[in-house]
Amino acid sequence: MTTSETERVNAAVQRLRRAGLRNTAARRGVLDQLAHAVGGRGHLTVNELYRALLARGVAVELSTVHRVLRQLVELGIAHTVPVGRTTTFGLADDAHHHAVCGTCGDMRQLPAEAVAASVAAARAVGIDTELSGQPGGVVVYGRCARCLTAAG
Amino acid sequence: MTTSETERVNAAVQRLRRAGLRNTAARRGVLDQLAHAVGGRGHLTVNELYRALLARGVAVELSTVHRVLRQLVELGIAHTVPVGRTTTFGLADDAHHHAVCGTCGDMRQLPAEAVAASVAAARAVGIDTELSGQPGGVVVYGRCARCLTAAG
DNA sequence: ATGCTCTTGCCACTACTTTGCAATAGAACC
DNA sequence: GGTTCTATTGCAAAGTAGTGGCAAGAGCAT
Repeated sequence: MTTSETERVNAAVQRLRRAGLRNTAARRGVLDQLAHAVGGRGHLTVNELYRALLARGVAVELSTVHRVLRQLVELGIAHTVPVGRTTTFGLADDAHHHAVCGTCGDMRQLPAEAVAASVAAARAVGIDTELSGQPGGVVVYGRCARCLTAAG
Repeated sequence: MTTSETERVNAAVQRLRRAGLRNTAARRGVLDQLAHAVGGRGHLTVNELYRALLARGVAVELSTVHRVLRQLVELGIAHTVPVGRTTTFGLADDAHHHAVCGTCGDMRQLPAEAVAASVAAARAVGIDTELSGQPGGVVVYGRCARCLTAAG
């Protein structure tokens, strides 16, 4: 785990504490994994998170992972992107949006500038992404090059 | 059902026939409901569709509704927008994208021009929305005015 | 009307998520 | 360090969404 990952986890823990929530092994574990995942695919499913924690020796229940993630999302520390039948979770500490391959679930980040026009158009029809710190964001669903070729 | 709704349903049935699929009561029923829904919220969940069909006297199984919708999506006749834990379905016959309230599920349409920059940005990172006729599109998740006020 | 085969109903099953309750473990305070 | 208060977790059970197999039934070309 790099210094920057540690810092991001610590910052998230501070926010938890400020919200009156305790610094538990389950929460730190989930945050560690999320911070670590940002290098790669960026987002993880609940199950991936769960298995990664077990593999690292963090004894935790699947239902607890669900509960922890729900809280992180409510606090705006994590955000979600629905992919297929499940939901993926990522740290929300820098403002970014997502492009997802609907076939394999692969995900890329999009900078805020790139989606500004979509956000503005949504606001114009009464859907606001930015107020309220509540979960929100732009998701572009498409197909990655590999899946395009595979499908012909 | 207005004339235009009938036309849209007929057009969809033609596409089904061309794909070698039969014109069955279940499929027509689902298409009718989808065409009808466009006036209002625009998209329906599988359950809403199912109940609406039963209410209209179309005897159909829930699993059949799932199967029909999957086919419609594969053929590009319908498209999906994930909302919360489920998926909503709408007719895809005019190119539009979506802005969704993550709290109440209310949905608005966004014209293709409004999201063009997001689509381009996604393509730049290797996610293509337009090729392949496969399901895809831009979804802006946010909060509608009513839910923003309700949440404070 | 006949026959071929696509579709559906029925039902069991998987995957994902939520919830209630008792036991446990943070953290504030002494 | 020990005590106390209550948030948090484990456990187990149930709820919700979606899938798959197979035999009976329904389109449609002829």
